[in-house]
Amino acid sequence: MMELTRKGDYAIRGIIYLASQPPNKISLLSEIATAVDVPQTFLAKIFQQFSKTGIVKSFRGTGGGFLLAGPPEDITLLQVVEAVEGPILPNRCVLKPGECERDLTCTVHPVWRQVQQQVRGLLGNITLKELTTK
Amino acid sequence: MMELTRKGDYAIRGIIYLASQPPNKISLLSEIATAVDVPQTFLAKIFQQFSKTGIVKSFRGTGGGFLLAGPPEDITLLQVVEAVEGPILPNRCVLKPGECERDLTCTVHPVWRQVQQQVRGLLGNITLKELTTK
DNA sequence: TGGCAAAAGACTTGTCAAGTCCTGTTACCT
DNA sequence: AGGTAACAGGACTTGACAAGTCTTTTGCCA
Ligand code: SF4
Ligand code: SF4
Repeated sequence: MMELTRKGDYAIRGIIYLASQPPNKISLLSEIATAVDVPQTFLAKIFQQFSKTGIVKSFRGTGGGFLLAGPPEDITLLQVVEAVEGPILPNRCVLKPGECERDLTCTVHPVWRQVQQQVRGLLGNITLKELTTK
Repeated sequence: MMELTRKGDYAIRGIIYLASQPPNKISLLSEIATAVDVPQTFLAKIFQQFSKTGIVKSFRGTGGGFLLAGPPEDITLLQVVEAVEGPILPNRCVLKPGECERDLTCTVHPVWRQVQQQVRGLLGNITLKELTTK
């Protein structure tokens, strides 16, 4: 259980590639896809999501491509994962009260909250900087 | 992401009901299903899995039903979840080396191991005893 | 041996993951 | 202005898996 999807994994691979490029060097989608071994059309979808959430910048036309929106040490793994996979929810009752009618009395409910916090804390402390191979 | 399935949630509900019964009191499937509000036929499948992994005992025929295999303080939430949902794997590369050909050089790989350990540790420290409403 | 209760297996329905493909939109370049 | 280089967006496909249901079999007890 709790498996990351391919999309999530590909997303991380792709953005790490960006992070390990020289600053301000624009990378082509085709270049990234080849480098991290992901189908280009699929990676396109992923980077569109990145672009919409604002963690990468995109440029069209000749000389276009992708660029990290900020310095690698400011972008966390949590941001990357949540950008493409949505919020981390070990159980649906964690999202908002009322999702499960038992949540008021349920003794397990707090456990999932705790799991969520732990995982978010962990991923939130890892930046792209730390993930680029040196 | 990382969502528990209905099956997992139902499983927990069901076994907590068992754990909160008086020791050695055999419970009928129909009784459990009604109490925790889960379709009986579906719960049947879940308890079959419990039975196979040995965390509950089952008896057929008249006077039959289900019984916790051990004292509630000896069964952890981790055991329950893994019994029906399979092992906790934040990413497929955590299972065994070779699942992803990048795992030797990948800088993210250790992160998922860490997530797995954290979650397992957390769930493994919670017993059914602590989850029964007092 | 009849009936009670769990076990097992086949089947259904819908959703979602993992892509592909095609068409649009924007920006540069001559 | 026209052509080409790139990303953006939408529709579509395929297969797996979640969430059940239904039916039959197996075991147990009185
Ligand atoms: S039963 Fe408890 S753990 Fe399960 S969804 Fe409801 S509140 Fe959450
Ligand atoms: S790329 Fe890294 S994190 Fe992703 S599956 Fe492979 S080893 Fe694991």
